[in-house]
Amino acid sequence: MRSLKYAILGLLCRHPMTGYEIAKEFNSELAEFWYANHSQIYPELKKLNDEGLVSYDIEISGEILEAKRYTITEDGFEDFTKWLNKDEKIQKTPKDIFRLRMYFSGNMNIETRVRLLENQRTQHVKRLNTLKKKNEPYTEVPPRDSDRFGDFLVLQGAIMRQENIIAWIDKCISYCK
Amino acid sequence: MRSLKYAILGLLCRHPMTGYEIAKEFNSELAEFWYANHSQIYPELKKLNDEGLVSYDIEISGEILEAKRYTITEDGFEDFTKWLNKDEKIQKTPKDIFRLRMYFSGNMNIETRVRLLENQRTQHVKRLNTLKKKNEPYTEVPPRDSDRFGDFLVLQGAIMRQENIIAWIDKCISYCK
DNA sequence: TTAAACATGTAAGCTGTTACATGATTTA
DNA sequence: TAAATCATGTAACAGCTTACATGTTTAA
Repeated sequence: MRSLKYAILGLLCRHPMTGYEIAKEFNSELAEFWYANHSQIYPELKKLNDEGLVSYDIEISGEILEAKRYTITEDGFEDFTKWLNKDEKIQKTPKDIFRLRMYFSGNMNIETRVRLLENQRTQHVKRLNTLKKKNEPYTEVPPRDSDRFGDFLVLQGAIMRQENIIAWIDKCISYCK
Repeated sequence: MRSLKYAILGLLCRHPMTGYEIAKEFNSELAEFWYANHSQIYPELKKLNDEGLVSYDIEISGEILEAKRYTITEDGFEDFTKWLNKDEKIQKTPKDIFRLRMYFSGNMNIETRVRLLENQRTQHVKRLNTLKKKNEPYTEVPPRDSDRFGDFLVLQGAIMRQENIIAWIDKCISYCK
């Protein structure tokens, strides 16, 4: 499926970037629905360059330090657009280790169940608060054709998802008590 | 992390099973939060047997056809219980290709966005209906120490999650229009 | 008699994680 | 001057998917 390929091409549509910058983006901004380490990104960029979907210029900071700033090519943009506009089957529900534990909760005593649930709850509330903080700058819906519109949509989705998980945990706690 | 290991051990806590039965379980009942193909399960069972966490008896149906019915050992049960009762960090938010697309929706025209969203919506509603059908037999909360209690908890979670995704899609559609 | 279900395995390839490996530049 | 950040790469391994491979039993 080459999803990483399209994640990178999509970012490069916004503006040229270095591998390092892409990695940063994948581990902060996009992290609520996508991520990748630099060890995956650098080889993928090399591959995309070989395929003619991106090109790069070398930038030098200071005396020696080189950075490759990648730009999406016309071929790359065409490939990306084709992918972006295609209908797709919904993906399998993602694996969830905590739900797996809860599935087996018949093997736990009640106090342990509640302890595990409340531990998860605390962590999820923390994540929700981080997301809400990210949402504060959006005082209104961004223009539909700006990059910020996409950012906004997925941020709303991340907040809703997080609230939903907490609601489920609360329900589980009430069932256990 | 060996999650598959614990998923299998957990199932075997309920009662002895063959690899084939485990695979079936992983692709129907548990599929809302876990899954695995037989090509992963058979090698894992072999490994668990080598580690002494499970054992098996050979069953013969008809004249020739052999099936290995696996049982969890004492060591296996101990290992599983230790894992089950351990607190854990919440996992990274799962990757979501559709959210990735929506993140890049600035590159789509409005009609395409709505088309993709409504396509996803239809599929998610279908999945939700399947889940609701599975939920019909539960006329009341199962006893907290039965296996059905775990089944019930994760099924409620799956339904809530599914409803939440649909709510997010609806929100996106309304923002796009 | 044929299709579906039962039953077990291996191999190739892709995706992703963690660790290894190196070094420059900037900021406190 | 030391720590954080910038910057790029490779290697080993774990996890998962798809395809290959084979054969039996049961139910329509």
